[in-house]
Amino acid sequence: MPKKARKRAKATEVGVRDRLLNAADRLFYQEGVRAVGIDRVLSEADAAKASLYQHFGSKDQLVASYLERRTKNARANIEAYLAGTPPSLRALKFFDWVVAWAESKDFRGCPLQHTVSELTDAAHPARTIAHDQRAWFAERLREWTTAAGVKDSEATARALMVLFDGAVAGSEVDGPQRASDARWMARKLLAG
Amino acid sequence: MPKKARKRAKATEVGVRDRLLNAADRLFYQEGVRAVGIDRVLSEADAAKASLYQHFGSKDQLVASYLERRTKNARANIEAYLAGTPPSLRALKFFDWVVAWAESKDFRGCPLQHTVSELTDAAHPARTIAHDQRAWFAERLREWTTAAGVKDSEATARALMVLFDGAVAGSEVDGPQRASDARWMARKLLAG
DNA sequence: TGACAAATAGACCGATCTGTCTGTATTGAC
DNA sequence: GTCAATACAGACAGATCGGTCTATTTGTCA
Repeated sequence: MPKKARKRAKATEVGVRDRLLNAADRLFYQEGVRAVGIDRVLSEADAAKASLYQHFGSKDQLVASYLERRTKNARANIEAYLAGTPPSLRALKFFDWVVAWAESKDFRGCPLQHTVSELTDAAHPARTIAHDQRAWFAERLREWTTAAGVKDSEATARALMVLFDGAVAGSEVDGPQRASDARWMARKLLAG
Repeated sequence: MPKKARKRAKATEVGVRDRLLNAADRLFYQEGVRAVGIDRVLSEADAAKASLYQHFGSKDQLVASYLERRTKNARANIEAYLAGTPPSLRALKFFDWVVAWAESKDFRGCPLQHTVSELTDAAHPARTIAHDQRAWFAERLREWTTAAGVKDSEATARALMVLFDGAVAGSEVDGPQRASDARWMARKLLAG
């Protein structure tokens, strides 16, 4: 039974829950949460349907968990990326991170934007995750612009949020050039 | 048969094709192209299924036609809005239009962004429409920044594109404040 | 070894999806 | 009045959706 053996090996290495999240992450991000059915997730994760509903209860919750892990990882990722940069330069350095993201092979825009636009139900659990992440991000931007010592740090932070959204949305449609354009603009803004 | 009479009256006023497009426009934009089935469109349009397939051939083509009309209207809308403004001020004035759009009751982000992110198939007919509209828009921005006489008009035009994308995407998630932030930034950029 | 928890496989349900087809009613041109 | 074009109503097909359920297999621990 080599097939089973492979599965079992995977199972002990990773565990069903994580396999499901990994598959959900890849598929939901790459193709959208409405375009991907749970059967696709199950087959990609080599998992049984009962396991999905045991661990997550519903597809909506799986979507929320996917987004939660995504945003959590993104935060850690960004903070690690900026750790070696002096606080006063972090706002600008952040846009290097954005450019690198937009240029990465699997980039396909912002998962938060996608999910919010696909799930119009205001009560969807994934929306809470999205809202929290936006609040965290806005707070970081204020922190960085304050540390940068620019004149109007509040307005500058809000402008950088616009630049970030534009970089990510634009890069999805037109390619990573948009992210570089955003960085160019951020540099200009933070210099003045 | 008052029911039929009502339908007939509507039919002679508007015509099935336009009724279908009107319904598709409202539903697709408001809830997303994957979330809305053709039955919803048919019922909203008071039309028969055969009419939809007679005029459009498939749902994908209906989506493409919806986007085409949307973008065509948007172009006319923007050009009319800017007609009375001197060319040198149009780049900035355009962001007044964006703010007004973001503040409008039914605003729900950019239909192009939504469609591109929902329909990941690169060969989907709607993608051609989206690409054309982006090209038109980029061209207008270059035109306006050139007329504005800024130093680096090419780079400025690209930066304004980022600001536009950020204004629209951000406003969808956080409200129209983002559009105002983008305008603030555009003014700053065009002044320097 | 035997009990137990966790995972698997997959049948099944009702709903919904796009798309096809049949048949009928309405309309305008001649 | 007849005919062709157009639109309507809706049954139907085949696939897929999210979700429930039963039955079996596996790994762990006493």
